[in-house]
Amino acid sequence: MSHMAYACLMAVDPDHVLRSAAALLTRKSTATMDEVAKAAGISRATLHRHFAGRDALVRALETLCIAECKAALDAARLDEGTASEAVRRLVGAAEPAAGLLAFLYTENQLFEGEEQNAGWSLIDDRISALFRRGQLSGEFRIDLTPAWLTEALYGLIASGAWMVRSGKGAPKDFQHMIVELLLGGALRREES
Amino acid sequence: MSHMAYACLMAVDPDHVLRSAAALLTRKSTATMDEVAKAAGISRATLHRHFAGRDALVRALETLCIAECKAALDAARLDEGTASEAVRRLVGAAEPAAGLLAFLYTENQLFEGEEQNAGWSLIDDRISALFRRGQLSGEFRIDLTPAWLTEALYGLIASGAWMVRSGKGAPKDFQHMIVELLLGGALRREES
DNA sequence: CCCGCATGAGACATTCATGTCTCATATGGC
DNA sequence: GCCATATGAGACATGAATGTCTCATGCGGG
Repeated sequence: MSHMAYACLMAVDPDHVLRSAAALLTRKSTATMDEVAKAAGISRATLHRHFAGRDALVRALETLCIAECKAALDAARLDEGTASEAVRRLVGAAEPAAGLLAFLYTENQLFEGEEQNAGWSLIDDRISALFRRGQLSGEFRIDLTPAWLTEALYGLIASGAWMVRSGKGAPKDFQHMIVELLLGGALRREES
Repeated sequence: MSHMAYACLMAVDPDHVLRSAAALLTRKSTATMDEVAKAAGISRATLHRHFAGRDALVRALETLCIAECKAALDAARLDEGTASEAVRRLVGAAEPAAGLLAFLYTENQLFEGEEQNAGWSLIDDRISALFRRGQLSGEFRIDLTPAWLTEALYGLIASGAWMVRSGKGAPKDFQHMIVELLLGGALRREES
């Protein structure tokens, strides 16, 4: 039942399982392995055959999210055009990963351990470099550090995902909400 | 040890327990009741006498946080001066509660239930009203809804608390980081 | 001085998620 | 058509955190 994606194959598609898990955990972050399995349309035993445990599952989701973020970074072509345009493209490209990002953002278990996935540093660095580029070009103010702008971007993406998920905001406004606030701020600008 | 508030009394100070729990859970959100008790310098049995369970403890922390937020709202005198100044005062006044706020922000268990503490709506309303006042006075742009600005403020406070806690930002920059980004944005302004 | 009461320590049962196992089944390739 | 293999279903053990209990202790008030 469930899906026809593997109608002619017995093997479970691990990617499909990950997507289902992401969609479920985004809504209910405390879901058990049983619920994750049901959401993916497989048995708990099979789920456990593919992912050794909940920890491994979350790690796999982390890897998936890192890959999606990297893809978003690539798709956004951060080096082209003004830094503002690049930020706008980045937020737009990151929207599909926003829910998963918000989930992992609150999964502080990932950061309490001794080692965290090195992939995040690479992503942080690329985003920080973008903000630094904007500062060097005189486009961005320099009293806000690139590290803070990066962290704030994460926070705003998580808040935006939360707004959309709770129905208090429309998905079509996601990019505009975040980019306008992050770049322009709440103050009304004189120069229209 | 710890406090002298009840040096001559046997009774445990529930407020002191809550403060300790907040300080611990802010650092390690997965701490057990045992760890919370040890952090407060009491036994698990006594902790359980005051707070029926972990759920009750989190609810009490929620109530405490709501009270602190209300106090911050009052102290910020949102109706006085420009909306910008009020926002600045609000963020400054909210800093002591930022850590606890960030913890509760990630405690999605609070929002998955059927009912959430009504206190939050009151706080949301007051903050939204502040942003709306700024919009009506022409101070804030109107293409960003008060609801989004409110949500973004929560997100930025959480991100700021995380920056400070991880050592990537100085506590003295907390207010400036958040207010400048929330109001002014990352773009450099022409009019200095 | 003695009683009351809150606490600390610890034992104990319970619950829940997890991890592991076996076995029957159905599919797909050969 | 047969066999290898992956799956589903379920039983089972495990571990951790929780909730509840009893009992001894120690301080403070009367």
